[in-house]
Formats: sequence, structure tokens, C-alpha cells
Amino acid sequence: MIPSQENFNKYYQFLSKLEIFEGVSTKDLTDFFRSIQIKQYRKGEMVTFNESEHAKLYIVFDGLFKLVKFDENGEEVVLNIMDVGDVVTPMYFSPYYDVCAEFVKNTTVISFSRDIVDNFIARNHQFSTNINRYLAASVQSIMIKIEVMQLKNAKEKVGWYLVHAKINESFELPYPKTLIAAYLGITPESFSRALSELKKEGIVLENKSIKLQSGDELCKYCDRVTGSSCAFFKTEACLHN
Amino acid sequence: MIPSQENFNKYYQFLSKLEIFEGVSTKDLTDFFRSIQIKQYRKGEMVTFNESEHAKLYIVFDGLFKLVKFDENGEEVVLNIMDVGDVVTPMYFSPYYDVCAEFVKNTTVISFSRDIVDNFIARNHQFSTNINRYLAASVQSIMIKIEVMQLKNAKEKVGWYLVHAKINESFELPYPKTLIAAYLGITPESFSRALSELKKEGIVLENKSIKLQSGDELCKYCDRVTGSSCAFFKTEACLHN
DNA sequence: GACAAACATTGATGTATGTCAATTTTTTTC
DNA sequence: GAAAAAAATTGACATACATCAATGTTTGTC
Repeated sequence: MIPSQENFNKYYQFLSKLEIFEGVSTKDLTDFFRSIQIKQYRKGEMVTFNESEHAKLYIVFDGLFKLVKFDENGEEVVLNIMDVGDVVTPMYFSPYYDVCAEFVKNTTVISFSRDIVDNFIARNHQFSTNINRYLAASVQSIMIKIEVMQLKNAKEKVGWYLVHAKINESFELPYPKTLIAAYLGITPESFSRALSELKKEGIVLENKSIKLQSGDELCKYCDRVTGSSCAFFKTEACLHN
Repeated sequence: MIPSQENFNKYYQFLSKLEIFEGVSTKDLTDFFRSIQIKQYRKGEMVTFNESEHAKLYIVFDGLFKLVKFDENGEEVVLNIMDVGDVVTPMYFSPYYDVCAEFVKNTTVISFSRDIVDNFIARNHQFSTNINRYLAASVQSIMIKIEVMQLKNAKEKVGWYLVHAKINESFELPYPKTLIAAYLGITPESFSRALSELKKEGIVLENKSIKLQSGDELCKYCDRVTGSSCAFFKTEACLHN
């Protein structure tokens, strides 16, 4: 779908605030944004980024989806939860690597075809740098995910996710528990049991809002990268030295 | 250490064959390679890429190391096995994300400081593109790792690793079993038991060499991306359609 | 605001893989 | 090529989490 002028402005406003376009001149952006493609998906829909559909850069404008992989038995891994403003670039993946988008809400996705992106990268050094940073950040965050999945038990995983939410979303659990459980690689049952363990430590979830008894109960579940966005990072209240 | 002219040629030969320098003009490369730094590490050594040492691009010239992360209890995850020609770029990671190199053999590492790399990226578009591709490939391979670690049981993990080895290293197990076990997130004991399960299926490991009864026993453990490098990919002998 | 659908919790039970310990095999070193 | 060190195997046992099933709670829809 090619957007009308009015809609174009709406998308322009949205896109120009994203990190991957930071520092790119208004003129270049306007130009680049001319080639946006918009697509809507319904809650529950599932799309495989198969060979022919790989070659794009996708940005979530509105809604929510899971980036998942299935094995032969239909078991799924949640690679990432894609929220408004999040970016995914299967365009440089192997055409044989099938990832899949599973829409959790009705979702509007903005996409740019690979040629357009490659062309823009070639012409605009700032954008090229931004894409580098974005990819490096992806590498880092998946590495952290591996670490969490392999070293932590269920309680620690949930604790870790809660500090995350506490620091970034100010004490709100942003998604349904089932979704977070899947992201953490545990069952909803284990998630629930982990929560009741945490309750004993003074960490309570009251309709999606995190309540702490004394305030520092979650600190032991915090990693340094997440911690570095915390108001108390490296103060005497913080466990990171 | 700054290399002598003779050594410089040796490194030049080596580096110029790497994917990340593909398509870059000889002149630009020669220039860039002037700023290489060489460092040797001894088997068993461990180096944390702490804040001050993050800002580099590292290339394994010779030897072998594990890229690992430790938690508070000293438990480790092997994020990757770094072999000759492999590249790691913590330079765009958070300064608070500590990864660690654990040297499995005596190892020579070539590095470039971040300023130098950034500068080269700015001047040389081909190199910038290569770095993009390299980072995207990293994202993909870590995603595959997550998938393997979460969906497969011990036997399937080992089977998966063996197809890998079969296709890429022509029937040789490239590393000690303990190292591969750690990479797969299982104990050496489980690795060993998985191997004896596989033996029942006609897959035998005879001093680091993979012997197959009829030849297709490993196919069921193959993923499409790995498979796409196989000589029989998508032929009637292949399970991928 | 009633009903269905989705989400969440709780308990009982099973199992894959970790842990510990003893032994064998392979590799390294002098 | 003998001795020491490292790597691999095997068995007995423990356990965290998955699975299954029943029930309760929240959310969304007409």
C-alpha cells in the first residue's frame, strides 16, 4: 500500500524519531521515506519470512508481534518480542533461514525493500553507521538472551525480566505473562510458580504493576547492561561496582 | 606489538583473504593494515573485554579461543568458538557488557582500534557494507544457536553439530568434545551419552572422524541453512524441500 | 452486563539432563 | 617411552522444570 500525503506525514513523524534514522538530514529522509510500504496484519496471523519475502527491512509502526522459529514438531522459540518502533532486518539472512512473525495484536508494519535500503546505505554514511550500530546492538541483546536462558533458573529469569520492566517501563509488565514466559523459554506454569517464589522475597505483581516492599528486592536479578539505565546505577544502593 | 615488514606481509596475505575485506582495493587495505596490533595469548589465559578494552575489532590469526560470559556463581556460557579467521567486534557493545575470551590454544590475535575502524568505514563504502554483512551473519548465527539450545535435546544437539562438521569440515570433529559440549550447553557426560545413542543410529565417531553406515543418517539433524552448503542440498537425497 | 474465550494458577506426576564419583583412554611432557 | 595431566566414559542418583489436568480469573464482544 502506498500512503496518501496525510498518512505520509504521520509515518514521517514516526520514523524520523527512530534511532536508525538519527542524524540523517531531513532532505535525505524525506526522499528515502517516499518508498515506504505499509502492511496491516490481524491479531493471530502468522507470516513466514520465506525466501521471497526476506529481502526487506521491517519496522513496527503499531501493534505487536513475536519473532519466532519453529522446528519440525511445531515447537516454537520466541527470538524476540517486536514492539512499536522495533526493527528487524532479515534482508541479510540466508534465504534458507525462515523466521516467522506471529502477530499478537493487529499490527501495522512499515517496510523498505532491500534495494532501496542498500542504495540509501551507499549514499548516506550516517544511515550506514546507524545500521551498523543497530546490528551490533542486536548481536549484544541476543547474546544476553542466550546467557539468561542458559545460566538462570525460572525464578531468576522472571526476576531478570522484571528488573528490565522496572527500569525501562517504570514498574509495568508490558506484555501478557504467557508471552513473556515464551520469550524466557519457560512454560506459563513455571512462570506462575516463579512469581510466587518471588512474592516471598517481597516482589509482588499486582495487575501488571510491580510492587516492591523495600525497593531493592529486584537488584540481585539485574545485569550490568540493564542496570546502566537505572537511576541508581553504581551508587551505593547498586550491586554493580 | 608493531610488526616488521616481513611479518606485515604475512598478516597482509592472511587478512586480505577474509570476507570482511572482500572487494576492498589493495591500496586502501595496505593503508588500513598499517595500523594492525598483534597480541599473543597463552593456552589457558583468560581476558575480560572490560570497558577500556572493548573498543576494538579482533581477528583470530592463529589459535583458538572461546567467547564466554560468566555469571555471579562462576558458571559460564560459551557464546562462540573463535577459530582462525573469525572476527569479533565488541566495539559497539555497551561498555557494561563484559564478554570474556578464554584461550584454548596459544593464540595470536590481530586487532584494530575502534577509531581506525570507524574511520575506514567512513572512507570505504565496500568495507562498511562488509561489516554490515558480517554483523547480520552474526545475528543469524546466534539466532540459530538459540533455536538449537532451546528446541533440541542432547542427542539432537550433538547430531546437529555433527552435520555441521560433516558439511563444513568434511567429516572431522574440529574441537575437543568438552568444548563442543560447552558450546551446545550440555555437560561432557551428556555429550558422551548422546554419542552412544547416535551410535545405535549408525553414526559413529572414530577418533574425531565421523563414520556413517549408509551416509544419510545425519540428515535428520540438519537445518536448512547448514544444509544449503551441502552437496546434496534439495536433491532427492535431501530432506529439505 | 452476560457469555465466551483467553489467560493464569495450582497440584500431581514424569523425565531429561545435571551432579558426583570412579575408571578408562588419550594426550602431553620431560 | 614412562609418568603426569587432561579428556572421555560409565553408573548411580538428584532435581528443576515440563506435562497433564482441573479450576479460577480476567478480558473482550455482542
